[in-house]
Amino acid sequence: MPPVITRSDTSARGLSRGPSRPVQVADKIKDWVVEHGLKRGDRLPSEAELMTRFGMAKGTIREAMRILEAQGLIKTRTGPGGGSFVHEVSKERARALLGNYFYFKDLTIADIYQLRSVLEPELAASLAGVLSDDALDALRANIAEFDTPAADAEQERERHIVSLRFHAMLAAQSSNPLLEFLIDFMACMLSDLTVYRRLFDPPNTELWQRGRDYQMRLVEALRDGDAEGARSIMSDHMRTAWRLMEMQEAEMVNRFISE
Amino acid sequence: MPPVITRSDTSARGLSRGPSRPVQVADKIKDWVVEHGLKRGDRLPSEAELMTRFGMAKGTIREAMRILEAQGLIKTRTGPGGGSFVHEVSKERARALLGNYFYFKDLTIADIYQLRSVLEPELAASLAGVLSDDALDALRANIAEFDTPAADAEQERERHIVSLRFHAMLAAQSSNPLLEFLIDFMACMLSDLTVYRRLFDPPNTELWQRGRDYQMRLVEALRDGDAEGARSIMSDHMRTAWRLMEMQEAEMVNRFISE
DNA sequence: ATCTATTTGTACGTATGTATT
DNA sequence: AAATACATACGTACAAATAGA
Repeated sequence: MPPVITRSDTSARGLSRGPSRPVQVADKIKDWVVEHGLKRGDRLPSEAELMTRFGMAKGTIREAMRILEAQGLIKTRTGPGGGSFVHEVSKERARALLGNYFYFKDLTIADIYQLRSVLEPELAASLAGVLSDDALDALRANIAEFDTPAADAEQERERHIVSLRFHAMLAAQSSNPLLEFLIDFMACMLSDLTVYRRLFDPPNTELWQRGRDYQMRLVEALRDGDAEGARSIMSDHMRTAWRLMEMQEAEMVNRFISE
Repeated sequence: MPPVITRSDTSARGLSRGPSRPVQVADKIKDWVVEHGLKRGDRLPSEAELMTRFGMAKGTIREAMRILEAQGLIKTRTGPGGGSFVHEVSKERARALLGNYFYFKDLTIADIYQLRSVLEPELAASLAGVLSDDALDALRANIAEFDTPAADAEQERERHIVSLRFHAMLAAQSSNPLLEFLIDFMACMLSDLTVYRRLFDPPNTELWQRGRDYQMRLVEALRDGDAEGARSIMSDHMRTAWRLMEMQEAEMVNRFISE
């Protein structure tokens, strides 16, 4: 299964003839990496080597390296034995990069919950009966973190963030990297970018109690390997959470995310 | 709703004290952009201005600009009136950036179809009764593009790619940017990265016929505003498509994606 | 602990390319 | 056609970090 490359930017680029040199060099370096089958942790040639190999000046090479670094593909260290190293794109970086895409689109709470309400149940169902005792205990500990309803909207927000971590923990157990990433991404977007308009309203303790109840029942369904039960509990849970957000008139704020 | 910024890389960073200068500068420039409320198309200060403003040399500024460019946040033009301009991150770039994240994870066909099988039906349901006649016609035209079953596995692949475009067209109609992006992302991953192991096997014409049938019925359900009908048709469609992929022993290949 | 070698990081000056007027 | 304004690229020099002797 030899890795292949797709070259860059064949799309229209204004009136210019093509990508700038650093971008071209960055592409060539990617080629070189894949051709030589470099794995993560492997060292790339030094700046000096790259200069002679590609016949480019130092600045150009460095700009190319910054491009690869910005994409999360390499990390660079100084000193002897230093240099640039192939690096697996981190989840955090991928999150930030994707988050920037949505900077200009105005994503709403409803948009995210539309996805959550189908993805979270699917995740729950797929995890039924496969979690270790440790994982189940960690989930229980998360639920126990707060046993009283929130006193004000700010505490409500705290509770919500802890609850989102519950979902991130679940996602981390998935064997599906795409599903894991998305659940995690949505949870982060919600905890980073959500503000509550009704800051002084009394939180709805009844809905909170139900959300907590859902989570507890979910953990037991997961333990028992009851996939369809887990799916339906999570589905109800999402509906409740969504409603709670609506009651708080929660909104997303516009942000740049820089890893 | 004043935009805010999250600063970069508070995470552990080896032994070093912090991000390199260009990264810091890139962050500061992001700050500057958001503070001044620059919108897409707006011009950033020239290199010379940035040099004095941040007290950095040209090379450092340029590396910072390459970082922003690699993330798709700016585009740069030469010439008078040229410079760097705020640029909405394109869908293509976001796709490529996210695709790189999965370069090291080994995503399987099953992973993607697990998501498709819940997201596509949700998309279908949400589009029922809201599509224009033009949009419906475009979908019908896509279905009509091939009216005969594939003769060999290579044609089977062509059919599959056209069918994936059908789903991308649907996604483009969604008012949910996140849902749209994801459907599109998965369709691209499948059409770019899929290879068929059973290249010489006769394609299954019966399954193909059923898939085609699903699409036609789906379009009419969408026209009639039958959300639940559309959802269930799409759900069946996904199951069939998944099975088809399994019969072809389809696999994902490992690739770098450079926009 | 100090020096030394290695490699990236920063700075600056100059020349070239490119598009607008 | 020429002048202008900007990015692009090069070369060199030196600073900073780090591993090893």
